[in-house]
This record gives sequence, structure tokens and C-alpha cells, in this order.
Amino acid sequence: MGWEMTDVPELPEVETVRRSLETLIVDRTIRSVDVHLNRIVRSPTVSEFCARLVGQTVRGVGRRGKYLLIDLDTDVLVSHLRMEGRYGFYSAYDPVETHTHIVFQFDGRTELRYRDVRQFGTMDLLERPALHLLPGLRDLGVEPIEAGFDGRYLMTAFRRRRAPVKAVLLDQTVVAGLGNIYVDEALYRARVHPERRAHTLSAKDAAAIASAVREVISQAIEQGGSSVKSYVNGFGKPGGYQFALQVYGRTGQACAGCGSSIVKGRVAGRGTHVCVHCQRPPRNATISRKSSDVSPRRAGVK
DNA sequence: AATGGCCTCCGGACGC
DNA sequence: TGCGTCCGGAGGCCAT
Repeated sequence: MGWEMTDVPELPEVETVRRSLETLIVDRTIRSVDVHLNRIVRSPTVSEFCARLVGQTVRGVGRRGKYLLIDLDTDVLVSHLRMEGRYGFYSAYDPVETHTHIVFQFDGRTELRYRDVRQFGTMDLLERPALHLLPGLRDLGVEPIEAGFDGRYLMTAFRRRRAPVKAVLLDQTVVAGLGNIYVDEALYRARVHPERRAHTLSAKDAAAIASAVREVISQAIEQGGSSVKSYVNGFGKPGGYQFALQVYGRTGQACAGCGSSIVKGRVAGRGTHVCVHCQRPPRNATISRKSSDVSPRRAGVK
């Protein structure tokens, strides 16, 4: 696993976790719950969280955007991995790894463990009818790989937004589940510079972005995502999509299309990877050909 | 009122 | 080695 990448679970990685969990925990009954780090549990109180979970059986595992939805008898456990949350399925005798914050014990000496180095992940336990009230989950926009997400939909969102297109694509109320990696990848494939103001984009740009998003996300799902960190040990194979990445993490390397160097800068407060030759910078762009002449900090030479 | 941008949470990685 | 800085998803806050 020497090719483990430092990245954050986005839709494809969460979907990969969902599929793994589905095979591992559906039909299992929770016998006890240990919470070692209270901050992960946002609602209800930690004691109620544990008490209500005990005795419930997992009926299914869903996903909406980057949220995992663990369906129980009467409740739904809503889990967001944020930066580095991950699940693992273990024997109760397996040594407990560092940063293990929550443990769900099942029958037969098996456990689902939640680990999270950054401690940013969250869990909420809600009764099923209250699911649509949870802030964040409640406000999500369309799923990028479902009907309704297309150039026209994006154009409607773009028209009223003056922010950089990257910021709009990262806005979960517009599209659910995109994060830094796949936005950079999709914009590269659509040949749109991330600093373009959304409202200046043409319908053609919006259509190109929509199809690039769909393509990147569906291919990443097929490959099991590109985040090794979010896999479920033993089952979900490590993702393979990192080998398909064209710009993310390739600072200083050659663009596959034109051979010029991939440049890294900052847009919407995020590290942003661009081929300034294939993605024409708008006027006043901070990531432009000029800035690309300044030597990159590190060429990822292998 | 809605929008955009900045700050916060945290600790590992990295630079000096 | 030791210390400071950086990084980021989403929620909170504030200015416009």
C-alpha cells in the first residue's frame, strides 16, 4: 500500500465505503456501543446515542452526497467522514488502532470501528421521519450521477453566482458530494479554469462541466474511489482512481494534453491544480501563465 | 435576503 | 530536535 494518497473522502469514496459496509453489517444487531470521543456524536446526547442504538439491527446502508446513512429498525445513523473518518470491520480480539473513537459491537465478537485522526467527522442519530430536518443533509443539491444533473441545471446555478466556478461546484447545496479532487479533475477535463466567475460561463461550458463531473465521478466509483484511507479493511479493495488523476497531486508534472507543467495555486481557499494552457485563465486570475513561470515548489519526480 | 469570504475545529506533515 | 505553518469539509459569522 505504498501508494496511499493523502486526500479526503468525496462521493466516490463514500460510495465505496457504503458498498463495503452493506456487505459487512446489514442484518447484524448492535449489542453495545462505546464512544471514546464525545465530539463525534453531534446528536442526541452520547448516552442516548448509545442506548438507542443497542438492540437495533442494520437494515441497509445508503448514501446522500458525502453522508453515509445507516438504516436501522427505527433510526437512521447519519455519518459524515469529513477529512479522515474511516470505518473498519474487525474481530473483537483485533488490537484497537490509534484514533479509534467509536466502536459498535455486534453478535459473534465482531465490531465496526470508526477512526478519525482529525476528529472532524460527525454522527447524528435520528428517527427516520426526522431525517429530512438535519442541517447539511437537508440542504444538499442534486446527486451528480442522477437524473436532473446536467448543463442546464448547472447553468441555473451559475447564472446567479459571481463566485469562482470552483466555489460553486464545491457548494454542497448545488451539487452533492463533490470535493477538491474531483472538482479539479472535472474542470480540467471540461477545459474550464477554476477561477472563471460562474455567471460568465456559457451554456456550452456548463454542459462540458456537467458531463465531465458525471464522467469523473462514475469512473471513480467504478475504480473504488481514489482514497485508500476510506476503505474498509479486508473487503473494499483500495481505490484505483488515483492513477487516472490528470491534475490533482500532479504539480510540476506534464499535462497529458499539451505537455506543459501542471500548476498549483489557491482558489476558494483550496489547493487548486490547473493546466493554464488547456484551461484559459480569466483576466486577473491568480493562477495564470505568469504564475506558472515561477518555479513550482516541488516537482513530483518519481 | 442572499451571497461570498474568512475563521474555526484538529493533528500530521513539512520547512527552517 | 524543536517549533511554527500549512491543510481542509462544513458550519458559524460578518460584511456587503
